[in-house]
Amino acid sequence: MAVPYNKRTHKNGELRASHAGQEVILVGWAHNYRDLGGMAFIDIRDYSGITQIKFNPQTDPAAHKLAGTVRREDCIAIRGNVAPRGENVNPKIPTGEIEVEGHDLDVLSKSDTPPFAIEDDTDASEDARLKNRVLDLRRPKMQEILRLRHRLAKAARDTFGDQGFIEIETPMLGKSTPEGARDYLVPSRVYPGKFFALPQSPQLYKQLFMMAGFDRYCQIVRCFRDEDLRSDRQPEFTQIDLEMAFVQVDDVLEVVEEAVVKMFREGIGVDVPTPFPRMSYHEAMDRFGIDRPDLRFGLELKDISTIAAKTDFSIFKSSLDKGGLVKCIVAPGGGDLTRKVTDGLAEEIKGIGGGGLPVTKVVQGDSGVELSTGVAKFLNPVCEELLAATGAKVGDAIFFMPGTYADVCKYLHFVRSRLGEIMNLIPEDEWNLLWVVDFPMFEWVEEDKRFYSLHHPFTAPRDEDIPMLDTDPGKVIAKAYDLTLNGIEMAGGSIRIHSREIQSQVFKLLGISDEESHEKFQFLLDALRYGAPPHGGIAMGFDRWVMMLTKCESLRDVIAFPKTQRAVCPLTNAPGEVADEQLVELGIDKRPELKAKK
RNA sequence: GGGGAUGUAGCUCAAUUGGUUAGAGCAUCGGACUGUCGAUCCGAAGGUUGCGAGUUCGAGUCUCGUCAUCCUCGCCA
Repeated sequence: MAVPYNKRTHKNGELRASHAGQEVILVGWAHNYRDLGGMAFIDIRDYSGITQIKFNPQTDPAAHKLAGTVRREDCIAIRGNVAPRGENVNPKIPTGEIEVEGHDLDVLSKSDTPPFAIEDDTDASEDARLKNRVLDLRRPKMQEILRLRHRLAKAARDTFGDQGFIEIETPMLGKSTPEGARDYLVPSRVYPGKFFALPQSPQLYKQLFMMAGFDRYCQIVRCFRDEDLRSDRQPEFTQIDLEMAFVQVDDVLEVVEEAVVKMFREGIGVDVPTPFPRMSYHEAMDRFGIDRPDLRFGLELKDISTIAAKTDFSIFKSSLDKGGLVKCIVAPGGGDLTRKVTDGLAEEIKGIGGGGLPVTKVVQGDSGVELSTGVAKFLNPVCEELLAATGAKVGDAIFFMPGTYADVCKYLHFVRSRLGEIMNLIPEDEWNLLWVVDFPMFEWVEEDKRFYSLHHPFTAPRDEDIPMLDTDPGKVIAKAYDLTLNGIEMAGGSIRIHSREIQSQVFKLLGISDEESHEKFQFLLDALRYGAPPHGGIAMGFDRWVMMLTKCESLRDVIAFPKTQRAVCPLTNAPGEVADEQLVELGIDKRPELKAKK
């Protein structure tokens, strides 16, 4: 019998013993059915939960008969009365103390047999889930993730709105700029051969808002980067983007902290303390080998170059002779690590381009504390000094890495992370928020014989470093900052250049010619001529925030319709072919195909 | 672009050194059953072992190529 599905009285996770006797109308999907021949049960599910419906052939023969045909994922509506379960309470579900005696049942839509069960602990592969994303998203866990995503967005909007930020949209069809990631291009029909670029971020537009007199701008905005994917990188992703005028670094960090606090509270009910600690880029690199250190565990890097110089270990010596250094990590209790583990680590280091991973263990010998195994024979002569410098004790292992500063950082950061995992040193429920500040302005790339911006070309140098733009650009520190959470970069921003002269100077330093800067950035340079206010901002990687707060391991789990690692949509099979007429209209040749035909 | 892992029923997996008709659980279909809730019991159906070559008397298994998915290096101002 038809049930007025638009008059739903409750959601399926809501009914309790206190509702006993009430007539209710429920809608949702058939989660499971149990037909005992006489008595039949259907579990009806929506995002809020599951309620058991009972069909009795004596009291409701029509509904009972129809119930026998209901299968998993049929879309159904029922009308019935809430009844206490008496002896048959099901403690496993929140609605388990009641059931609904189904008087009317309406099958609104039959379902094919679903390819996998709609439940939280699904064993379906990610591939299967993404190809059947609609069913996957019905799973309560996915429902909660996307609903939490909404709460985070709302928390950010509310906070920034309360603080006088206004949301203004920026164009999706923009201009390709030099530097940075590869652009997604959109052909112009009106100007064949010319292309729009989808924004990598609304960077310049938001700076123009500041120059236009909008004090405070924010936007939850889609960004696009045509680079290879990772579990934490998608080609299109969402930023919480903001920009403020008349501010210094601290002002930006403060408003972000307020939003982050609210996101934690509204999202997962956790209170994080403010202010978040800060660490300079150089300190982070020296102590952890990475500009986004995870401070939930120790295993810091120690420079032992001067001690290494006293040994006869050739790989230490050759590294030092080349102007490199030797650093190490002490793994407390690492003496228990098996040969298999330490050899495995060395192999992994080789896998990412390193030469190996010298290791030794601190033991109690006959004549005192000494080094044993691995490269011990080279290091025992400096054992005492080494232990004093590193604080290593009996039972510890020491991992060494010689090489250039950059290589040592890269490989020891890797070792540190892996050891943290292997030795179970990473606390699960800790939220380690950290501002990393004082980034260098530029990075010299030897292969290209030129400087690149570490952040982006619009980042302002520290005032006191401006003179060094001429003399020693590599030493200039930027007013840039990143926010990291448990070793993941969650936000990045800077105070921007608001002087036309300094902006031109930076372009020159980056090898951007007058001609090119004129072509690409004239609008910015022009805007800087009319009283541009000092300004700065930040962009938060929104998908990553959702990923972290839901403890998901992949961005794909927090985006409704994500791309695979090969940057295709497994649901729609985008990107796809287009009609030749479309290409002709756009003035585009499919040259590889044309060549292949010839 | 480089390296690695995986690919067998709708789903998750198994299949000894290469050896008979490729199995199991769940799901599905039919039957039984009035208190189930991962229902149970009886029965059935379900396979181009990703695809293509090759080696072999014989290939899910070995080799080569290719495709897909994931991880990773490069890349990601």
